[in-house]
Amino acid sequence: MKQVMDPLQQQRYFSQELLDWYVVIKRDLPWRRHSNPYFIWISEIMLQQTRVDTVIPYFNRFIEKFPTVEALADAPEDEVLKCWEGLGYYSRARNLQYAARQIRDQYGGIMPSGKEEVASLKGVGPYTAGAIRSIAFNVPAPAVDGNVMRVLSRYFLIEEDIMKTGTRKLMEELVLQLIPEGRASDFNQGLMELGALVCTPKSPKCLTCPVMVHCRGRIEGMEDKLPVKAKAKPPRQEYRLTAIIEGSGVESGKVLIRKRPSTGLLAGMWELPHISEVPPDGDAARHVMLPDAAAAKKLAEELGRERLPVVPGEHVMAAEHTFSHIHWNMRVYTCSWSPAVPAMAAESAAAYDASPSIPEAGSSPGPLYQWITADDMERYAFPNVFLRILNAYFANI
DNA sequence: CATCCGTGGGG
DNA sequence: TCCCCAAGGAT
Repeated sequence: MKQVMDPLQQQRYFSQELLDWYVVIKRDLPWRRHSNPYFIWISEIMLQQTRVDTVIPYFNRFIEKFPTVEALADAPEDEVLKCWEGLGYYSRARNLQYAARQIRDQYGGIMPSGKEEVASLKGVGPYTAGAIRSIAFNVPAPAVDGNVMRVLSRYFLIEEDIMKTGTRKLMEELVLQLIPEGRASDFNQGLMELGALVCTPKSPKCLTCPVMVHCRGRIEGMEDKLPVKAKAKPPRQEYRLTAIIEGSGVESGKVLIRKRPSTGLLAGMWELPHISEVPPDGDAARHVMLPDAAAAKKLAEELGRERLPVVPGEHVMAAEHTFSHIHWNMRVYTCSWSPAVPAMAAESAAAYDASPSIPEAGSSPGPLYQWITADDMERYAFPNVFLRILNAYFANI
Protein backbone atom coordinates (compact mmCIF):
# COMPACT_ATOMS: atom_id res chain seq x y z
CA MET A 1 0.00 0.00 0.00
CA LYS A 2 1.33 3.36 -1.06
CA GLN A 3 1.20 5.85 1.79
CA VAL A 4 2.28 9.06 0.12
CA MET A 5 -0.04 10.12 -2.66
CA ASP A 6 0.13 13.07 -4.98
CA PRO A 7 -1.20 16.28 -3.43
CA LEU A 8 -4.57 16.27 -5.16
CA GLN A 9 -5.29 12.66 -4.17
CA GLN A 10 -4.19 13.41 -0.64
CA GLN A 11 -6.67 16.30 -0.48
CA ARG A 12 -9.60 14.33 -1.91
CA TYR A 13 -8.96 11.48 0.48
CA PHE A 14 -8.76 13.83 3.44
CA SER A 15 -12.03 15.62 2.68
CA GLN A 16 -14.06 12.49 2.04
CA GLU A 17 -12.80 10.55 5.04
CA LEU A 18 -13.21 13.54 7.33
CA LEU A 19 -16.81 14.11 6.23
CA ASP A 20 -17.73 10.44 6.62
CA TRP A 21 -16.19 10.42 10.07
CA TYR A 22 -17.83 13.65 11.23
CA VAL A 23 -21.42 12.81 10.34
CA VAL A 24 -21.13 9.66 12.44
CA ILE A 25 -19.35 10.88 15.55
CA LYS A 26 -20.32 14.55 15.80
CA ARG A 27 -21.20 15.67 19.31
CA ASP A 28 -24.69 16.70 20.26
CA LEU A 29 -24.07 20.36 21.13
CA PRO A 30 -26.80 22.91 21.93
CA TRP A 31 -26.02 25.12 18.93
CA ARG A 32 -26.11 22.10 16.63
CA ARG A 33 -29.77 21.52 17.46
CA HIS A 34 -30.86 24.61 15.55
CA SER A 35 -30.11 26.15 12.19
CA ASN A 36 -30.81 29.61 13.59
CA PRO A 37 -27.94 31.83 12.37
CA TYR A 38 -28.34 33.98 15.47
CA PHE A 39 -27.60 30.97 17.67
CA ILE A 40 -24.62 29.99 15.51
CA TRP A 41 -23.25 33.51 15.84
CA ILE A 42 -23.64 33.58 19.63
CA SER A 43 -21.94 30.20 19.96
CA GLU A 44 -19.01 31.22 17.77
CA ILE A 45 -18.36 34.36 19.80
CA MET A 46 -18.52 32.41 23.05
CA LEU A 47 -16.22 29.71 21.67
CA GLN A 48 -13.45 32.18 20.89
CA GLN A 49 -10.52 31.03 23.04
CA THR A 50 -12.98 29.14 25.23
CA ARG A 51 -13.65 25.42 25.64
CA VAL A 52 -16.88 23.79 24.54
CA ASP A 53 -17.67 22.42 28.00
CA THR A 54 -17.30 25.88 29.49
CA VAL A 55 -19.51 27.50 26.87
CA ILE A 56 -22.48 25.12 26.98
CA PRO A 57 -24.20 26.45 30.15
CA TYR A 58 -23.48 30.06 29.17
CA PHE A 59 -24.95 29.49 25.72
CA ASN A 60 -28.14 27.96 27.10
CA ARG A 61 -28.67 30.80 29.57
CA PHE A 62 -27.86 33.42 26.97
CA ILE A 63 -30.33 32.33 24.29
CA GLU A 64 -33.01 31.87 26.90
CA LYS A 65 -32.54 35.42 28.12
CA PHE A 66 -31.86 36.93 24.69
CA PRO A 67 -33.67 34.66 22.20
CA THR A 68 -33.45 37.03 19.24
CA VAL A 69 -31.21 39.68 17.75
CA GLU A 70 -33.78 42.27 18.78
CA ALA A 71 -33.91 41.07 22.38
CA LEU A 72 -30.14 41.36 22.59
CA ALA A 73 -30.05 44.73 20.89
CA ASP A 74 -32.67 46.16 23.25
CA ALA A 75 -31.23 44.78 26.51
CA PRO A 76 -29.36 46.90 29.07
CA GLU A 77 -25.63 46.34 28.68
CA ASP A 78 -25.31 45.38 32.34
CA GLU A 79 -27.65 42.45 31.81
CA VAL A 80 -25.57 41.20 28.89
CA LEU A 81 -22.39 41.46 30.94
CA LYS A 82 -24.04 39.68 33.86
CA CYS A 83 -24.89 36.82 31.51
CA TRP A 84 -21.20 36.74 30.52
CA GLU A 85 -19.89 36.83 34.08
CA GLY A 86 -17.10 34.30 34.53
CA LEU A 87 -16.68 33.58 30.83
CA GLY A 88 -13.84 36.08 30.35
CA TYR A 89 -12.85 38.37 27.50
CA TYR A 90 -15.75 40.62 28.40
CA SER A 91 -15.37 42.86 25.39
CA ARG A 92 -16.86 39.98 23.46
CA ALA A 93 -20.16 40.57 25.25
CA ARG A 94 -20.09 44.30 24.64
CA ASN A 95 -19.14 43.85 20.98
CA LEU A 96 -21.85 41.23 20.63
CA GLN A 97 -24.51 43.67 21.68
CA TYR A 98 -23.01 46.38 19.51
CA ALA A 99 -23.24 44.00 16.55
CA ALA A 100 -26.83 43.08 17.44
CA ARG A 101 -27.65 46.74 17.08
CA GLN A 102 -25.79 46.81 13.75
CA ILE A 103 -27.96 43.92 12.55
CA ARG A 104 -31.13 45.55 13.85
CA ASP A 105 -30.40 48.95 12.35
CA GLN A 106 -28.63 48.01 9.12
CA TYR A 107 -30.00 44.57 8.19
CA GLY A 108 -33.57 44.69 9.43
CA GLY A 109 -32.81 42.39 12.32
CA ILE A 110 -31.83 39.53 9.99
CA MET A 111 -28.38 37.95 10.24
CA PRO A 112 -26.57 38.70 6.97
CA SER A 113 -24.74 36.01 5.01
CA GLY A 114 -22.65 38.13 2.65
CA LYS A 115 -18.91 38.27 3.17
CA GLU A 116 -18.61 42.02 3.66
CA GLU A 117 -21.77 42.27 5.77
CA VAL A 118 -20.76 39.52 8.18
CA ALA A 119 -17.20 40.77 8.42
CA SER A 120 -18.47 44.27 9.26
CA LEU A 121 -20.00 43.06 12.52
CA LYS A 122 -18.15 44.09 15.64
CA GLY A 123 -16.27 41.19 17.19
CA VAL A 124 -16.38 39.16 13.99
CA GLY A 125 -12.95 38.55 12.49
CA PRO A 126 -11.74 36.27 9.70
CA TYR A 127 -12.38 33.04 11.59
CA THR A 128 -15.82 33.90 12.94
CA ALA A 129 -17.00 35.35 9.64
CA GLY A 130 -16.10 32.10 7.89
CA ALA A 131 -17.66 30.04 10.67
CA ILE A 132 -20.97 31.90 10.56
CA ARG A 133 -21.19 31.86 6.77
CA SER A 134 -20.24 28.21 6.40
CA ILE A 135 -22.03 26.71 9.40
CA ALA A 136 -25.22 28.78 9.32
CA PHE A 137 -25.53 29.29 5.55
CA ASN A 138 -23.39 26.48 4.12
CA VAL A 139 -21.36 28.98 2.13
CA PRO A 140 -17.96 27.56 1.03
CA ALA A 141 -15.83 29.86 3.19
CA PRO A 142 -12.79 28.86 5.24
CA ALA A 143 -13.08 28.97 9.05
CA VAL A 144 -9.51 28.60 10.21
CA ASP A 145 -9.03 28.47 13.97
CA GLY A 146 -6.42 26.86 16.16
CA ASN A 147 -7.92 23.40 15.68
CA VAL A 148 -7.86 23.69 11.91
CA MET A 149 -4.28 24.94 11.82
CA ARG A 150 -3.18 22.10 14.07
CA VAL A 151 -4.90 19.46 11.96
CA LEU A 152 -3.69 20.84 8.64
CA SER A 153 -0.16 21.51 9.83
CA ARG A 154 0.10 17.85 10.81
CA TYR A 155 -1.70 16.26 7.91
CA PHE A 156 0.14 18.31 5.27
CA LEU A 157 3.31 18.74 7.34
CA ILE A 158 3.25 22.52 7.30
CA GLU A 159 6.01 23.94 9.50
CA GLU A 160 5.12 27.62 9.33
CA ASP A 161 4.57 29.37 12.67
CA ILE A 162 0.80 29.37 13.16
CA MET A 163 1.03 32.59 15.16
CA LYS A 164 1.85 34.45 11.96
CA THR A 165 -0.94 36.04 9.95
CA GLY A 166 0.48 34.70 6.71
CA THR A 167 0.16 31.13 7.93
CA ARG A 168 -3.55 31.54 8.59
CA LYS A 169 -4.03 32.92 5.09
CA LEU A 170 -2.14 29.97 3.66
CA MET A 171 -4.43 27.63 5.57
CA GLU A 172 -7.52 29.50 4.33
CA GLU A 173 -6.44 28.96 0.73
CA LEU A 174 -5.92 25.29 1.48
CA VAL A 175 -9.30 24.88 3.18
CA LEU A 176 -11.02 26.52 0.24
CA GLN A 177 -9.65 23.76 -1.99
CA LEU A 178 -10.61 21.06 0.50
CA ILE A 179 -14.29 21.94 1.01
CA PRO A 180 -16.40 19.42 -0.92
CA GLU A 181 -19.17 20.79 -3.09
CA GLY A 182 -22.20 21.74 -0.99
CA ARG A 183 -20.68 20.46 2.25
CA ALA A 184 -19.02 23.55 3.74
CA SER A 185 -20.95 23.39 7.02
CA ASP A 186 -20.18 19.76 7.86
CA PHE A 187 -16.64 19.93 6.52
CA ASN A 188 -15.60 22.95 8.56
CA GLN A 189 -17.21 21.59 11.68
CA GLY A 190 -15.61 18.22 11.03
CA LEU A 191 -12.21 19.83 10.77
CA MET A 192 -12.64 21.47 14.16
CA GLU A 193 -14.20 18.36 15.67
CA LEU A 194 -11.19 16.32 14.61
CA GLY A 195 -8.86 18.84 16.23
CA ALA A 196 -10.91 18.86 19.42
CA LEU A 197 -11.40 15.10 19.83
CA VAL A 198 -8.57 13.32 18.00
CA CYS A 199 -5.84 15.59 16.69
CA THR A 200 -5.34 17.16 20.12
CA PRO A 201 -2.45 19.47 21.07
CA LYS A 202 -0.82 16.86 23.27
CA SER A 203 -0.83 13.10 22.67
CA PRO A 204 -2.91 13.07 19.49
CA LYS A 205 -4.99 9.92 19.17
CA CYS A 206 -3.61 8.95 15.78
CA LEU A 207 -4.79 5.36 16.02
CA THR A 208 -8.42 6.49 15.97
CA CYS A 209 -7.92 9.17 13.34
CA PRO A 210 -9.97 8.79 10.14
CA VAL A 211 -7.14 10.16 7.98
CA MET A 212 -4.12 8.67 9.74
CA VAL A 213 -2.87 6.55 6.84
CA HIS A 214 -2.02 9.57 4.71
CA CYS A 215 -1.12 12.03 7.47
CA ARG A 216 2.38 13.27 6.63
CA GLY A 217 2.97 14.51 10.16
CA ARG A 218 2.33 11.08 11.64
CA ILE A 219 4.16 9.23 8.86
CA GLU A 220 7.27 11.30 9.41
CA GLY A 221 6.98 11.15 13.19
CA MET A 222 6.37 14.87 13.51
CA GLU A 223 2.90 14.82 15.08
CA ASP A 224 4.24 15.85 18.48
CA LYS A 225 6.29 18.72 17.05
CA LEU A 226 3.45 20.29 15.10
CA PRO A 227 2.09 22.84 14.88
CA VAL A 228 5.06 25.18 15.19
CA LYS A 229 4.05 27.96 17.52
CA ALA A 230 6.07 30.73 19.19
CA LYS A 231 6.01 30.70 22.99
CA ALA A 232 3.89 33.27 24.76
CA LYS A 233 5.47 35.88 26.99
CA PRO A 234 4.98 35.26 30.72
CA PRO A 235 2.49 37.62 32.38
CA ARG A 236 3.90 40.70 34.10
CA GLN A 237 3.56 40.87 37.88
CA GLU A 238 1.34 43.52 39.41
CA TYR A 239 0.79 44.18 43.10
CA ARG A 240 -2.62 45.45 44.14
CA LEU A 241 -3.98 46.62 47.49
CA THR A 242 -7.71 45.95 47.56
CA ALA A 243 -10.30 47.56 49.80
CA ILE A 244 -13.44 46.14 51.31
CA ILE A 245 -14.99 49.43 52.33
CA GLU A 246 -17.58 48.79 55.01
CA GLY A 247 -20.47 51.22 55.18
CA SER A 248 -21.80 52.94 58.26
CA GLY A 249 -25.15 54.36 59.24
CA VAL A 250 -27.76 53.55 56.62
CA GLU A 251 -25.08 51.70 54.66
CA SER A 252 -24.13 49.55 57.63
CA GLY A 253 -23.46 45.95 56.61
CA LYS A 254 -22.82 46.95 53.01
CA VAL A 255 -19.66 47.10 50.91
CA LEU A 256 -18.70 49.68 48.31
CA ILE A 257 -18.09 48.54 44.74
CA ARG A 258 -17.20 50.52 41.65
CA LYS A 259 -17.71 50.12 37.93
CA ARG A 260 -14.68 49.87 35.67
CA PRO A 261 -14.21 52.09 32.62
CA SER A 262 -15.73 51.01 29.33
CA THR A 263 -12.37 50.25 27.74
CA GLY A 264 -9.39 48.12 28.66
CA LEU A 265 -9.08 45.34 31.19
CA LEU A 266 -12.41 44.00 32.48
CA ALA A 267 -14.23 46.82 30.75
CA GLY A 268 -17.61 47.62 32.21
CA MET A 269 -17.33 45.08 35.01
CA TRP A 270 -17.79 45.85 38.74
CA GLU A 271 -14.98 45.48 41.23
CA LEU A 272 -13.68 46.30 44.68
CA PRO A 273 -11.67 49.52 44.79
CA HIS A 274 -7.97 48.74 44.56
CA ILE A 275 -4.69 50.53 44.01
CA SER A 276 -1.23 49.63 42.84
CA GLU A 277 1.13 48.86 45.68
CA VAL A 278 4.06 49.97 43.54
CA PRO A 279 4.61 53.70 43.00
CA PRO A 280 3.97 54.85 39.40
CA ASP A 281 7.69 54.95 38.66
CA GLY A 282 8.57 52.13 41.05
CA ASP A 283 10.67 49.19 40.07
CA ALA A 284 8.28 46.26 40.34
CA ALA A 285 11.11 43.77 40.04
CA ARG A 286 12.73 45.08 43.20
CA HIS A 287 9.48 45.79 44.92
CA VAL A 288 9.41 45.11 48.65
CA MET A 289 6.07 44.35 50.23
CA LEU A 290 4.87 46.84 52.79
CA PRO A 291 3.91 45.48 56.21
CA ASP A 292 0.15 45.11 56.59
CA ALA A 293 -0.34 48.20 58.73
CA ALA A 294 1.56 50.40 56.31
CA ALA A 295 -0.20 48.84 53.34
CA ALA A 296 -3.62 49.48 54.83
CA LYS A 297 -2.63 53.07 55.57
CA LYS A 298 -1.39 53.62 52.05
CA LEU A 299 -4.58 52.11 50.66
CA ALA A 300 -6.79 54.40 52.75
CA GLU A 301 -4.75 57.44 51.75
CA GLU A 302 -4.91 56.64 48.05
CA LEU A 303 -8.65 56.07 48.25
CA GLY A 304 -8.93 59.43 49.95
CA ARG A 305 -7.32 61.00 46.92
CA GLU A 306 -10.01 59.26 44.86
CA ARG A 307 -12.44 61.14 47.13
CA LEU A 308 -13.43 58.08 49.13
CA PRO A 309 -13.14 59.03 52.83
CA VAL A 310 -12.01 55.91 54.63
CA VAL A 311 -9.84 54.88 57.55
CA PRO A 312 -7.66 51.76 57.31
CA GLY A 313 -8.86 48.49 58.81
CA GLU A 314 -7.46 44.99 58.98
CA HIS A 315 -5.89 42.50 56.63
CA VAL A 316 -8.55 40.13 55.30
CA MET A 317 -6.88 37.78 52.86
CA ALA A 318 -4.42 37.45 50.05
CA ALA A 319 -5.53 36.64 46.53
CA GLU A 320 -3.85 35.95 43.24
CA HIS A 321 -5.27 36.06 39.79
CA THR A 322 -3.71 35.44 36.39
CA PHE A 323 -5.06 37.07 33.27
CA SER A 324 -3.63 36.35 29.83
CA HIS A 325 -0.90 38.93 30.24
CA ILE A 326 -1.02 40.13 33.88
CA HIS A 327 -0.63 38.38 37.20
CA TRP A 328 -2.25 40.18 40.11
CA ASN A 329 -0.78 39.69 43.57
CA MET A 330 -3.48 41.10 45.81
CA ARG A 331 -3.73 41.90 49.49
CA VAL A 332 -7.20 42.68 50.76
CA TYR A 333 -7.96 45.03 53.67
CA THR A 334 -11.11 46.29 55.27
CA CYS A 335 -11.61 50.04 55.43
CA SER A 336 -14.23 51.98 57.35
CA TRP A 337 -16.30 54.57 55.58
CA SER A 338 -15.99 57.78 57.57
CA PRO A 339 -17.22 60.99 55.95
CA ALA A 340 -15.57 62.99 58.72
CA VAL A 341 -12.18 62.18 57.21
CA PRO A 342 -11.03 64.83 54.76
CA ALA A 343 -11.76 63.10 51.49
CA MET A 344 -8.69 64.54 49.80
CA ALA A 345 -5.85 66.88 50.26
CA ALA A 346 -6.68 70.31 48.90
CA GLU A 347 -3.81 70.25 46.43
CA SER A 348 -5.04 66.97 44.99
CA ALA A 349 -8.53 68.16 44.14
CA ALA A 350 -7.72 69.49 40.71
CA ALA A 351 -6.42 66.14 39.55
CA TYR A 352 -9.77 64.54 40.27
CA ASP A 353 -12.16 67.05 38.76
CA ALA A 354 -13.02 64.45 36.16
CA SER A 355 -13.63 61.68 38.67
CA PRO A 356 -17.05 60.05 38.88
CA SER A 357 -19.65 61.26 41.30
CA ILE A 358 -18.78 60.44 44.85
CA PRO A 359 -20.85 58.54 47.35
CA GLU A 360 -21.65 60.59 50.43
CA ALA A 361 -23.02 59.40 53.71
CA GLY A 362 -26.78 59.17 53.57
CA SER A 363 -27.00 60.21 49.96
CA SER A 364 -27.29 58.00 46.91
CA PRO A 365 -23.94 56.88 45.54
CA GLY A 366 -22.94 57.92 42.06
CA PRO A 367 -23.71 55.55 39.22
CA LEU A 368 -20.15 54.28 39.17
CA TYR A 369 -20.23 53.35 42.87
CA GLN A 370 -22.73 51.17 44.70
CA TRP A 371 -23.22 49.94 48.24
CA ILE A 372 -24.10 46.28 48.15
CA THR A 373 -25.02 43.36 50.37
CA ALA A 374 -24.29 39.73 49.54
CA ASP A 375 -27.73 39.44 47.98
CA ASP A 376 -27.06 42.41 45.71
CA MET A 377 -24.19 40.60 44.03
CA GLU A 378 -26.56 38.92 41.60
CA ARG A 379 -27.38 42.32 40.13
CA TYR A 380 -23.83 43.24 39.18
CA ALA A 381 -21.31 41.54 36.90
CA PHE A 382 -18.00 40.82 38.62
CA PRO A 383 -14.77 39.35 37.27
CA ASN A 384 -13.89 36.08 38.89
CA VAL A 385 -11.22 37.40 41.20
CA PHE A 386 -13.62 39.82 42.88
CA LEU A 387 -16.35 37.19 43.06
CA ARG A 388 -13.97 35.03 45.06
CA ILE A 389 -13.00 37.82 47.42
CA LEU A 390 -16.55 39.04 47.97
CA ASN A 391 -17.89 35.54 48.54
CA ALA A 392 -15.14 34.81 51.04
CA TYR A 393 -15.79 38.08 52.85
CA PHE A 394 -19.58 37.76 53.06
CA ALA A 395 -19.26 34.11 54.11
CA ASN A 396 -17.25 35.13 57.17
CA ILE A 397 -19.34 38.06 58.32
C1' DC B 1 3.26 42.94 13.48
C1' DA B 2 2.92 43.22 18.67
C1' DT B 3 0.16 43.83 22.47
C1' DC B 4 -3.98 43.73 24.93
C1' DC B 5 -7.89 41.10 26.45
C1' DG B 6 -10.12 36.03 31.08
C1' DT B 7 -10.76 31.78 32.56
C1' DG B 8 -10.51 26.87 33.68
C1' DG B 9 -8.93 22.29 32.56
C1' DG B 10 -5.42 18.93 31.46
C1' DG B 11 -0.88 16.89 31.29
C1' DT C 1 2.94 22.87 40.75
C1' DC C 2 3.44 24.80 36.64
C1' DC C 3 2.72 25.47 32.00
C1' DC C 4 0.06 25.13 28.01
C1' DC C 5 -3.67 26.51 25.75
C1' DA C 6 -9.07 26.75 23.75
C1' DA C 7 -14.09 27.31 17.87
C1' DG C 8 -9.74 35.03 18.08
C1' DG C 9 -10.49 40.07 17.60
C1' DA C 10 -9.35 44.94 18.26
C1' DT C 11 -6.04 48.32 18.25
